[in-house]
Amino acid sequence: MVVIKRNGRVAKPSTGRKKIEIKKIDNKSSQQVTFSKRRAGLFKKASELCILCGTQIAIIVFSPVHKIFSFGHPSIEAVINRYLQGVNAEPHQQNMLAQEMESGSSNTMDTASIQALNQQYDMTMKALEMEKKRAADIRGESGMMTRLEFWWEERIDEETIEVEELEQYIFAIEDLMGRAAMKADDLMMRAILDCPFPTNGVPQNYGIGFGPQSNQFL
Amino acid sequence: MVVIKRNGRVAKPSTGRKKIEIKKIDNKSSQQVTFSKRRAGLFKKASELCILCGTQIAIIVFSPVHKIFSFGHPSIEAVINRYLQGVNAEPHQQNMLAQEMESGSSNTMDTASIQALNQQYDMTMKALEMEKKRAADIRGESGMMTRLEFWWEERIDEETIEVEELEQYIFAIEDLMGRAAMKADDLMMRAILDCPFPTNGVPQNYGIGFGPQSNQFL
DNA sequence: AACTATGGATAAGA
DNA sequence: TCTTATCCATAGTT
Repeated sequence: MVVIKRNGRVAKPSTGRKKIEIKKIDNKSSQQVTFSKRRAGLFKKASELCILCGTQIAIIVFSPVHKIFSFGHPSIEAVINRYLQGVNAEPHQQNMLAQEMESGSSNTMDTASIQALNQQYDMTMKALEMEKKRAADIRGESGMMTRLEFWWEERIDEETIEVEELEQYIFAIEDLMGRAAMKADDLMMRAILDCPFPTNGVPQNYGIGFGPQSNQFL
Repeated sequence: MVVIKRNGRVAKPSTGRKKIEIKKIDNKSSQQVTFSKRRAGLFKKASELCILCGTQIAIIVFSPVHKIFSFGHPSIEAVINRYLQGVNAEPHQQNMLAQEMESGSSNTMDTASIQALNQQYDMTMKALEMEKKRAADIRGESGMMTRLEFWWEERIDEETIEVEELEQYIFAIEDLMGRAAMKADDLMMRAILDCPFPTNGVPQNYGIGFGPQSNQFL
């Protein structure tokens, strides 16, 4: 059957959308495509609902690769806070939150974040020692791990976090702190500085104040 | 003009949906109707996204009459907790954790360790995100909106080895922390439930396959 | 609320 | 990616 479209072109037999079953998409790349499309659609719907009905909405999405996306009107923090504390939160708690948010946007943040990372590193080291002691008490030793493509590719298949895994975790943290995590602070600062989207006065419907996780420090 | 529909019925001339402008609805009752329809639609979209792509999503909505609706998979608290840990990796919180650990109680120590691991995990995810963004920025150079319809749309850039390694690392940590994260989520949930504002009741919560709504929030 | 026609979201294919 | 054809969400009406 040949279908003539409004504009006179001949339509191709059968390309286009088809119905899909709602179940997990196994193919990674098409899953990624679907995720991107539907996340955009979801946020658009949310922004429309905000505008149409004057509602406050917060959406947090962790992508299949654990990237964080968020939507918030008037802001994620405001909505979450209201959710956690209730509609009529006590003033002092609101002030606390405000202070925390302010410190997040200050120019001392890079230092603070590095300190935070260092503290986390220290805490993880302590956790490792703890775990070592406990594991020694419980079982004394454990078997070798299977070699995989990357040295940290290990499966946890027991209730207990094994010492070897925690040790590797420590190495991973060291490595990460050396190569990437520290750098993240600079990147964050840069992202803040040349952020192309203002938080106020966005001309379009869509600039209500949502976006990837990084702009929450604005 | 008489139109015969697929099912053989004769369509009525022209009733049905029309396009609406996205702006605040003044009429209260139609606003309420629109809110109900669109909120249901939003949650449905979210649940589909959860299933299709295996994502974690939390949605909080305050209705025009201040009812609260929420959607969460696997649970609202779990997702919010992960989000907040990413956001609030600030010295204040770090010090609290450090103090907890120094107190020496093994029970507290366990909790602190788990939370420290969780925080490191989220920090790492953030670093990964920043690294991805940086790679995309270097490559995309000229402008964020060049070929993206919306500024928040994801830029996918898989070309950097560093990013891929970080992704693998993330997966490894996720596996490592599978159970610990759950425990931390539960702890956080209990903390949330301790929220000292009984007049506000319990927020309405929707999981996947969310059910009918009844609210005490008004 | 239930229905129906439309507009917009989106799965596939290019 | 971009396009296209479908399917679904939903505005308006009963």
